[in-house]
Amino acid sequence: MLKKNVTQKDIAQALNISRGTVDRALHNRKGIGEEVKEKVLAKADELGYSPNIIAQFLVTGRSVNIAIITPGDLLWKKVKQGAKSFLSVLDDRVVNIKWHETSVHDAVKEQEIMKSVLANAVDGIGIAPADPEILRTLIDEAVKAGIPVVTLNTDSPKSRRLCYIGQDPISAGRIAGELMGKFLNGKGRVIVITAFANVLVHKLRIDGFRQELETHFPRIEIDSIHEDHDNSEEAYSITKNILREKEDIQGIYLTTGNGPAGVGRALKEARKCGSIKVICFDFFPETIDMLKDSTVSAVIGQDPYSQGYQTIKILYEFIVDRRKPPSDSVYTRIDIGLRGNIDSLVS
Amino acid sequence: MLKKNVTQKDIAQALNISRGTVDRALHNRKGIGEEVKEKVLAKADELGYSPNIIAQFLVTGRSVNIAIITPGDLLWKKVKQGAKSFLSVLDDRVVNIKWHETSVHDAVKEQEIMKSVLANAVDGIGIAPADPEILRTLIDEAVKAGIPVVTLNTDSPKSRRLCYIGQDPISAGRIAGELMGKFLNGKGRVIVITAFANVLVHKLRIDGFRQELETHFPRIEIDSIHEDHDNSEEAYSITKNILREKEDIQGIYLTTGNGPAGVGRALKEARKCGSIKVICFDFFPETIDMLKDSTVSAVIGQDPYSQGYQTIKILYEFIVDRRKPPSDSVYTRIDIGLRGNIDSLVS
DNA sequence: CTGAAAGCGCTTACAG
DNA sequence: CTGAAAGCGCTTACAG
Repeated sequence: MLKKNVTQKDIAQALNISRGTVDRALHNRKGIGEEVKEKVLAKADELGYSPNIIAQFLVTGRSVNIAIITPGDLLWKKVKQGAKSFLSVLDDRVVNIKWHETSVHDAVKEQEIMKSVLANAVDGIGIAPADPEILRTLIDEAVKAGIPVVTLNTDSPKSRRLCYIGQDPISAGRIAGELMGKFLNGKGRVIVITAFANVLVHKLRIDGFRQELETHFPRIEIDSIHEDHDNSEEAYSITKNILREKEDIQGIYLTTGNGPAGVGRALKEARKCGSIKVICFDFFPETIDMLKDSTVSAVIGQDPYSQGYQTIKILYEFIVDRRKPPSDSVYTRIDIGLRGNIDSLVS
Repeated sequence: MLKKNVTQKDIAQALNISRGTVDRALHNRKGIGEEVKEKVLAKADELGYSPNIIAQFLVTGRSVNIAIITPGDLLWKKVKQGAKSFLSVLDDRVVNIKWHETSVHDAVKEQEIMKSVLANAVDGIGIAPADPEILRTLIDEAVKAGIPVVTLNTDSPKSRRLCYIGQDPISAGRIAGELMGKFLNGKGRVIVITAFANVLVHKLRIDGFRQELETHFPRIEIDSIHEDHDNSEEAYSITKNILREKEDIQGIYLTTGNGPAGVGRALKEARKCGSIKVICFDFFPETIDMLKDSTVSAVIGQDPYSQGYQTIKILYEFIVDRRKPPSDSVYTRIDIGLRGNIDSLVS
């Protein structure tokens, strides 16, 4: 079975021409006669030639340089793992990834980093925009300069980015609604706690939730929507007040990553753990702990690993051979974490 | 930032010795003086040398040949995708994967294939044993001959396989129990339908389910356990009988992949869809359809993609540099598919 | 034990 | 437009 691979040399010998000419024909390079080219292509086809990528790498010494700009929180670690895994056995001689860390919601810092990245030579950029509008100009600037940009985790929809890679926030909201509906067996009264009601991703996570309830669980009612400004303390006092004032609340839906800790504390103090169903986002350690002690009923994850993997894959394929992503929005898995499977999802 | 990579040539020049000698020192090859070797290693360290894998690939022409033996059902497609994705930009000149298809439960055919694979030269084998005991001898034989074997999807625990890659069936059963408990709000009566009660994986999926209920939902009772012999028709009549004889059944837990279709038909005829909670395994098209029309409440997936990916990764690393897998059992994700997120899990 | 040289499959100046 | 040759970084017979 050791069928030797066909090489350019084989084609050259079969045709009695030079290897350089074969290469030129194969790659559509300038300065080659139409007839020779035809002959080479035909022979290549006949012999079943396919280029040896390894050799190409070696001789071109090509290295794709990609800059990733994201907040440095815990999701990031997983994103990084995923990005690296794209390389598998290769090393950074082939794809070089440079990580730049911003703070959450810090659009100013993000702009600075983006500018400095543009000043240096990069072949592609992945960024999680803190603010879709503020970053838009810089993204478009990069694209105009021929540097592809993908948004990951958060989007800047109106920009000229190659694509968005991350969760579909409406579907994520819907699944939260489905979980709530199924846990409450189709009946009850719930509240929603969001970070900032005017931030798009939060708005959509609420829209999806509402849609799902209206369509499939009409007897579940949304009592009220609250903002905790991504602050655990605020989430705590909101929950505390609700528990005191309203006795009929059976579920809490949080669209914010920092909220669960505060909500959990309030529930524990009121000894309501488990009897009130809590559904929230992102596999942070504190949240996982609460899932395990049943303070939280379900956590929805957004598969940061694939976000990293896809970012590199899509940028690489576009940079190397202009291949377009399969879609304008590449949605990652919506994971459902319960007490019993959460470890298998975060390992 | 274009810091040129350090090569063997650089080390040779710095030390005024030949490149062959540098290579010998770096790779611990025979026939080299102790002092020279020390010097080379020290200099390599000083200059920050790291080998160029690309060049190594090219010159050695090394190709790792891996045979995968699995049933050819639908899970398989995903396994294949995952396996291929390990290569990323590389092609089969580096890792060559040969697929061999058996039928489910056909241990005889599997043995034949395994024998023919052993007769040819392969560097590693991945297999999903239909029967853990029957295959054991052949697995051990391969390992004795120096060919590493991993089991994927199903295990042969007593064999000398390198490791098992797949779902942890106890955890999978537990999560089914958790879902049932949460959907029934901790109270009710359920039945279990399994394929063959004496097949290990099914036994463990039931054990886990039972454990979870006993620990966290003591007021949910298992009414009875039935065998459908992986046959949709049997599942149908079992369900039909149950629905007629017992009015208080509120949940059905299936450990078998072919059962859901039959159960669903019986439920539809009895107009009990949705009111009886059905929890089952594996993202087959029919099952997904029933999830979407709410005949089935939740489906548990075993991440076949990672099973493929990990199989190649672990075999490759062992073959190329004797690296052992992280654990004797590499457990893949336990996915929970509901109506709203199932598409994101199977795409 | 060490060196000089060929070669893996490709690309790319450099001649002509 | 085409060819001859060098070279990417490594490994491996072959001499000595």
